[in-house]
This record gives sequence, structure tokens and C-alpha cells, in this order.
Amino acid sequence: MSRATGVGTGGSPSRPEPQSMTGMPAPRRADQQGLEMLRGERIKEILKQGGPREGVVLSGWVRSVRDSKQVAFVMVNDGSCMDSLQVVVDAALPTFGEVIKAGTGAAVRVTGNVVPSQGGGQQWEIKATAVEVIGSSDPSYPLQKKRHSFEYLRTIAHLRMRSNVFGAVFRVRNAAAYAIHRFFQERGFLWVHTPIITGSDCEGAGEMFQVTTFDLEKPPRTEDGKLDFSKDFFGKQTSLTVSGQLEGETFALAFGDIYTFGPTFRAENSNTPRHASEFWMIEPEMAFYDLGDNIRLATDFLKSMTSHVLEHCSGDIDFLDQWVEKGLRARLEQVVASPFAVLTYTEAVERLIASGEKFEYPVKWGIDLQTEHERYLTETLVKGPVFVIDYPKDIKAFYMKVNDDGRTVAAMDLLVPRIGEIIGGSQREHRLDVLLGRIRQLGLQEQDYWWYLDTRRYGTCPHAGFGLGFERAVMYLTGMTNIRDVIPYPRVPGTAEF
RNA sequence: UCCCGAGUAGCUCAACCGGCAGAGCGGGUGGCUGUUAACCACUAGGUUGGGGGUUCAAGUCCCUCCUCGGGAGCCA
Repeated sequence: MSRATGVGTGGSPSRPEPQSMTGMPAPRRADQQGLEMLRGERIKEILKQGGPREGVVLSGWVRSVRDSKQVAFVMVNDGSCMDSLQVVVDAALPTFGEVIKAGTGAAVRVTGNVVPSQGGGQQWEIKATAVEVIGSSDPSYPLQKKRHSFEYLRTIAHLRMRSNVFGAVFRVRNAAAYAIHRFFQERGFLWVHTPIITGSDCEGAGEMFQVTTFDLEKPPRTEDGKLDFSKDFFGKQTSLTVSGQLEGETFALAFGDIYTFGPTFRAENSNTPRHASEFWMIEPEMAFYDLGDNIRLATDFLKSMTSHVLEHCSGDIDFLDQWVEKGLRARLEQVVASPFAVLTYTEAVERLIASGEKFEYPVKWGIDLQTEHERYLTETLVKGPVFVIDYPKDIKAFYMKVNDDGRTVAAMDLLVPRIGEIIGGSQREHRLDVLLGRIRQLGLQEQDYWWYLDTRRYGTCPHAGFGLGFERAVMYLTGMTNIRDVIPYPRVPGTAEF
């Protein structure tokens, strides 16, 4: 820790102290000497560069220690990549005894040389010349070298990212987020930060969390005993957003191509491996787009994100392929390489009826497709991603464009194996009279949508968009089967730990 | 929210028809000349998810609550 004390006591004596006009030493510049890097190099870069090489410094956390009388092998991982680096610690080193007792999980700083490994498990290893235990780890450290259940790891969510699987998952999550921004930014899309607190009670996508500063023991009430939201923080009833789409549409009608990418909240009591109360959603919205344009963009989008992750998280994908979903890499490569199928809802219903499968929910035109039907279409019939389009209008949202047949809307759901619906979108109803008709028909209040309807009054145009649940995408990219295991600290009904 | 299933040592799991609560891993101690989920020996570790009931006797049977998993619904 010599460097740290050096900084704390004012720097190296070999460097003249700058003087300010007050006679006090001026603050040192951040790039001046004496602020040498504590951490050293990242393991990802060390492995990429290879060896042999001398004088390498690295810092990370101990994954395992195997020691004998003469030598100890310390596996160190710094989170930069899947691989840990094997550090060979000779018993002659002064800190040998401290290192082998530091414990799994301890933070260490290693100085040494990159040398070809004598053992079979790895190409390179570090022959340590010094090992410093920065922070030892209590013997109660809950992560063992052997495999843990995901259920158990969820109870130690503050440590589980130090495990192999969760290291891979969260690196993939990061890469996917970057790939999404890159995809849209390269195409000139504007990233819009739609509000998280919303005063619209008409977003129409499920139960909402209320936002209030009321004293819940004694909230203000009106004369007839109802809650008086005019006295609440915003002067009206507010909630956490369930979708940024309606606001997104207003931006699309100014900038052409926009997308949202942010948190979304649903207060539904959903207890499944695919639902969370807090998740992230991506919602692109494009002006002068029809359903065909929308399908093409969604296809390019999913392929682009997948191929970015394959390229930048190769080691992670290989690990997940081996331990989480056999054949993951091949599946993702196939998604990138193959065209996506398109079926109209009507065709899908015909295929389901003709399949001869015994479904729990019988299929007939007009019903919403159940999970079992979607799985048959994507897993058995197409064996890959498939768009289902042109759904009956009665089972879809008010804002979707009514087709010329008068009974279907220009909706699209992208179904993928294992996950089911991963993308849902539509061309929007841009004709004011038709949209108003739909709102009234569904018993919605026209005045709640006054600003949304204005977009159809002032320069309306055909436009389209879709929504993607980010965590669903991460599940699809990692092979993980529970959404709670692709979110750092998942929020689901009954659970908000950490 | 509904239907199934599960909850036993820090973790993963055994324990027959109701009859003395166990193993592997992990931890501790010691050993081992290059290990790869290292190995060998010894050792500590339990209110069997909570509460109630039946019984001479309950991890085991009954009721109830909680948590987790699978399926469904809602949905992304």
C-alpha cells in the first residue's frame, strides 16, 4: 500500500511542490507523477497480450487457493472477462502465509511475470514476485468453488456477480445495452428520456405503482371522503411509467426516428420466471414507417444485438453454452444467419388448427394466442424467430392501425424459442377519426389523450414502432430461464431486498 | 391471483410403514515438491422454514402461515 500512503502524505519528495500565490502548495494535477496506478492491468488485456512478459501488476479477487508446502496456486479474477488468471506463489515470498490464509473472495494485488503455464489448464500464468493482500475474506464467504443453485445465489445477490455464471450474465447484459444504443445511434435515432413519473393514468399497459408524498396514515381527503390528489406533490394522481410509447410517438413526429431505453414499472402480481416489477424497456418509434418497415427494422435490430454479443462476449457465451444452455452459441449464430419467418395471425390460426396438436386452449379465429400456441409456432413449426402480424383488433390496443379489412390491426409480435414474445409492436393509427372511434369504442376517455390526439391533428403521418423487454432479450442471449437472474437486484412481488 | 411440488448442517442432498438426524462439499487443525471442483488425515457444525394439532413417540401424519420452484393468467 506504499502508493496509497504516498498520495495521502502529499506525494513523492523527489518532485518539487508547486507553489500558489498564497504561499500554500497548489493542488497537484491529476496526471502528474506520483499517482501511479494502484490496480495495474486488467486480466482481459494481460491474456490478450500473452507473454512471456515481466513486471506485470494486476488486482482482483481470489476465486480459489490450492496450496502445498512449496507453492500455492491462486486463481484471481478481476471481472474483466470470464477467465481467471492462475498466480503461482512461491513459499519463499514473504506474504506466502498471509496469502494462503486470505481466503476465497479476498482482494489481492499481484506483481509478477507472465510465463507459459506448466500445468494443463491454461496457456499463461503469473509467476508472482510479490502478492499483497488488500482485503482478506472471512471464512464465512458464501461462494464455494462448486456449483450453487440460482435460488441460493439470489439470496446473496450482493456477491453472486463474483460467480462465473453471473459474471458472464452481467457482462452480456452490458454488451447488449451498448449494442442497442450503437444500433440506433448509428442509424441516426434520437434517444428520448421519457418521464418515469407519469400523470397519465391512461398508459393502458397494466397496473401502476402510485407515486405520492402523502402521509399514508392521514392523507388529505375531499368533502365526500375521497383522496384529495390536488393536495399531493404534483397536484394530481401520479404513477411510475408502464411505457414511454405515447410520449415516444410525439418525439417521432418531430425527429423521425427515436427510441426510448429506460426503466419501466408494473405493479401486477405476476409470479413467473418471465416477469419483474421493475425492468428496462426499449421502444423505437419511426415516422413515415409502415408495418413492413417496422418488421425489417426489428429484424435488423435483433440480429445486430445478437451478433454484437457473440463478437464481444465470446468467452462468456462459451461458458453459458457449457453450463447454462447447451447449444446456445449455435442458436444465436443461427438467429444472426437465418431470415425470420412472417405469418399473419389468420395463417397462424390455420396452422395451429391443422397441426393436430392437443392444446389446452382450443384455437379459433379471434382468440388471443396462448403461451402454448406461441411455443408451437416458434419451436415446432418454424424452429426459429417468427413474426405474427395482423391480429384481430379486438384483442389489441387502441392505438394500433386498423387494416383495410376492418377487423384486424397492423400489429406484429416476434416470437422466439424458449422465451415466447420478445418484441411487440405495430403501425400506429394515424387517422384522427379512426383513432377517436377506437377510443370511444373501448370506453376510454377522449380528454385523457388530448396531447396524444394533437399529434393526429397537426401533421399526422403513418408511423410505427415496437417495444422490447430488455431483460427478455438478455435471457434470450444468455440462456438464463429466470428473469430474476439477469437483473442485478430484481424486484418482484414480495421481494425488494438489497 | 389460481393449480401442482419443495423447504433437513454454511451449500447440495439422504433418512423405508411414525421409532437413536446422516453424507459429500465448504469451514477449522495438521500433512503433502506444480495444482486445476487438487489430494490425505482429524475435527467442529442441527429449535428438520414459523405456529398449532394428532400420538407413548413427528423430519415423516393433519391444519395454517411464510419462502422458493414448475405451470397458468396478467404482460414485456
